[in-house]
Amino acid sequence: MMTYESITRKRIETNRRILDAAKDVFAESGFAGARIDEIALRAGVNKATIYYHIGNKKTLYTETIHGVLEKTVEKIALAIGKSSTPEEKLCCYIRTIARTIDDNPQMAPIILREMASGTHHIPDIIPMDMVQIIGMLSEILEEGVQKGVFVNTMPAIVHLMIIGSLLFYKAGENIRRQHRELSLAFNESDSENPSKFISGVEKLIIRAVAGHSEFSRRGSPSEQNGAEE
Amino acid sequence: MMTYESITRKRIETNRRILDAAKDVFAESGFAGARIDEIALRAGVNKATIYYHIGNKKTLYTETIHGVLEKTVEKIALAIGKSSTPEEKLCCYIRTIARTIDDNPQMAPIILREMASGTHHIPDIIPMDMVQIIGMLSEILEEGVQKGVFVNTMPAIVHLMIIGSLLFYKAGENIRRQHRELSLAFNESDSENPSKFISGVEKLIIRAVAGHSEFSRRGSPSEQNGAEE
Amino acid sequence: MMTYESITRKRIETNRRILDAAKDVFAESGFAGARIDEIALRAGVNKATIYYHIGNKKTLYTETIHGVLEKTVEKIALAIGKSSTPEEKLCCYIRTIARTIDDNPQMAPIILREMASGTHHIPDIIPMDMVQIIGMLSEILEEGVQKGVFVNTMPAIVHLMIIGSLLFYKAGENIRRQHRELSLAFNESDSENPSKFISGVEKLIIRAVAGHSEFSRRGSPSEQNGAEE
Amino acid sequence: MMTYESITRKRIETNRRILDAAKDVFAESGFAGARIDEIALRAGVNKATIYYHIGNKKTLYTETIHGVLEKTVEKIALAIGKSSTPEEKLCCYIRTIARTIDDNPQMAPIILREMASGTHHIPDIIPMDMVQIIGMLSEILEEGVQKGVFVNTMPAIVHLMIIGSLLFYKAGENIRRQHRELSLAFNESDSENPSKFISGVEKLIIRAVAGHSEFSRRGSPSEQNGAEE
DNA sequence: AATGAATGAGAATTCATTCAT
DNA sequence: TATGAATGAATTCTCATTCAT
Repeated sequence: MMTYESITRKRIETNRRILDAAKDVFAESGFAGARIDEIALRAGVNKATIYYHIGNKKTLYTETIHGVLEKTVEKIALAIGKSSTPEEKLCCYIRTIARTIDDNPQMAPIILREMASGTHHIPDIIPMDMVQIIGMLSEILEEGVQKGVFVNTMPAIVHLMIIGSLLFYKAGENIRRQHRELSLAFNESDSENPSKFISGVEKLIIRAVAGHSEFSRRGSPSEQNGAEE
Repeated sequence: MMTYESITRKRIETNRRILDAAKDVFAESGFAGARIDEIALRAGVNKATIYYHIGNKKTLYTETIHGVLEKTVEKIALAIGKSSTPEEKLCCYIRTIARTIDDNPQMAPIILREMASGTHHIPDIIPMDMVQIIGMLSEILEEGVQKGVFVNTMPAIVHLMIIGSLLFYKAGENIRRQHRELSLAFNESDSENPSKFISGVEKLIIRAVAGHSEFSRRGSPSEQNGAEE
Repeated sequence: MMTYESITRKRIETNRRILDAAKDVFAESGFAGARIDEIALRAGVNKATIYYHIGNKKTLYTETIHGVLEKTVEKIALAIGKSSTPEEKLCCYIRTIARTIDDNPQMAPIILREMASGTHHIPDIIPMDMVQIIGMLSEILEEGVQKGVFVNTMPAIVHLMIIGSLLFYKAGENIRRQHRELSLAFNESDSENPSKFISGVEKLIIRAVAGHSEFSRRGSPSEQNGAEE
Repeated sequence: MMTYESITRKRIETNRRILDAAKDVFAESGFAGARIDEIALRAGVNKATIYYHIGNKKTLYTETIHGVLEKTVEKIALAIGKSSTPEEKLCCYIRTIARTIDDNPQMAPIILREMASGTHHIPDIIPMDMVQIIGMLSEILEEGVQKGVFVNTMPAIVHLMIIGSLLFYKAGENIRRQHRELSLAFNESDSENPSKFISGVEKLIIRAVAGHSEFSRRGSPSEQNGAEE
């Protein structure tokens, strides 16, 4: 006879396996391309069990994505809290996002597709998660500007540069694995090392936002309506 | 009697309408989510006509994407050719990509999803197109390094930063339109102006790669194994 | 609770109904002409149920045909086993095939079409079934020759004569039903009686292969209502 | 400028090519399995040309089959006319049918399928052709009975034996080519030689219908390379 | 006389979801 | 709680046939 607790534990365990499998399949194939059959197969449960536990495909998708983003938000907040200077915080921000993306290979494709679809007709939770992540960067940059260590940039640009380069880098792994030519174009020998890539991003971003370069006073060589000052 | 020519013209015209409609639908819904019915409807042709002209969904997808990328490659090459200094070329590169992305609202979601899927099992043409685009940037950066105006960066990072921020910005338009909160997080008043955003990217990228800033000698505050020098 | 067993029984029952319906429809229309919709309708199941149980049209076809031939092989083997002399075995062989063809009105058209198509690209099971049937006749004829009661004939010819006449006779029923003229050409009054036809075939085949001219005057060892005199 | 005659000639030529291609394709795939596209391709004409010349698929099928059978009727009648005794006529009948079947590899599959389908919903011409062929045999057998050289058999049986064995033998060529096992079951070394097979059929049929047992020892009146002894 | 383009009416197959146990 | 069976509603793709030239 099962105790109440063991039943509950089993239920949680089944739920986890379903969401894990869903994460993989949605990452590989997107919402429309994912098959409930495939998710059930990988979760090792019957297809009907998914409906019993979750409800329907859309709900499954939402819960899956939210589960991924939620954890990321927590991790970044934690990491930033440990740093003191804006530069350190910025690096922490980049590195934590990078680590999370690297540890969760499903994140990159999922977010890329979410962006592509304009978060189609999915509940607000997912965009809300994204808002939080951007918000944390804005605070860091603002603090940097106030302390005089960062130039006054549009947080959106910086954020998109960071997220864009990291996500694309990660998503590109699969492509590079399949297409030798792309690897060569990327000069794989250098950039194939993830941590080297990440610190490269950190450095470039810091260079871009740091307050003391002479160049920033000269401005872009062509157009003068920049975002600066 | 100009039968032959008029037949050819008819075929080309129908083909164009199919590919145009396909571009829109694939951009909105991705490969798996797109419906041939919908494409036929928007193209104003019978569903079977698509099969008569193209063959099947996969081929239609490939031809559509290739059509989009091919033009981009041409435009960038043309724009770069008109510039002389590496800085100018880099700005041209960024601006041309930005313009193309802006003029072809289907590009951003399509490329984002292509990246996400790891170019699943699609013919090599599409990755080949991407290789060309990256290749052009690498040349610009190399020239800049040789002329002493750029620091020695990994082209991959720079490329991903540029492409990433531009694509995400564009793709984000749809999201921002739907989700007020995200707009605020992005401080829409500034960044909603595309040309302001683009020049912001240019400036940051130039700051990041430019050779003469003192900051670049100090490096990132945390790790020292950068990509530089 | 007999859940497991009742589920199994349900599956078997559904399977049987599908295969039965398929047998009819394939017999009437052949592989290309048969419609899955029609089979589902006659089986009283949803079209998708066929795919759930069987897989696809080709597999359904193969399983259907194999099911028909397999039973025939068993029946013939059983019938021959009960006889002792080669003449008896030969008559048993003919009569069992005839009965099977008569009881399974789907067999004649199915085999005819299989022959016509050269067993197109269907798994080896079907030709293998046919091989077994021919093999049994060869053994009978060989035994007859060794015992001196049969002349040395090519089994292939004898087999084709038997199978050919029986299948054509059966298949012809449909035609004769539709076309009065053919009935007259066949002198229906005599040959419309199947058992008369079958014993006629037996007698002629025995006459053709019998080694002693006396035998041919005695007639078939089992039934006496031959076609002769 | 084309003369009236050359236009007519061209039309006839096109018609012939269409019917020839149709014969092949219908033989290979049956009515339902045949594709107008494929016929047009093999005929070297545009698909629409077939509709312009013939009308529709059913008409094309009917004309094709009728063309095949019509010629056969003529040939058999001619051959029989040259013989005098019933035995000779019977052998001629068999041999002419065999030759026609052998020379027109499309006949066997086409007739087999026609039999299988019960001549579905096709105009009466085709069954009429068949009636004529059977009629000729009946006359031969009747004459033989009256002259005391044949026993009184059912013409239907004899006819089905002849047609059945010959058609199956021919149709079997394709199968035997594909399936080694069937070849062995047929003891190919003997029966692979068509003329040997045909004379074997003649001999067995004669043995089966011949009135005097002596005749059966003399063998077929024409060829001596039988299958016996 | 002939043909490339186009299409309507299917046909096979898929898939999220529900049902019965 | 969990599942094998079943299904309705698409969805991709096919094919005989027609149209315009």
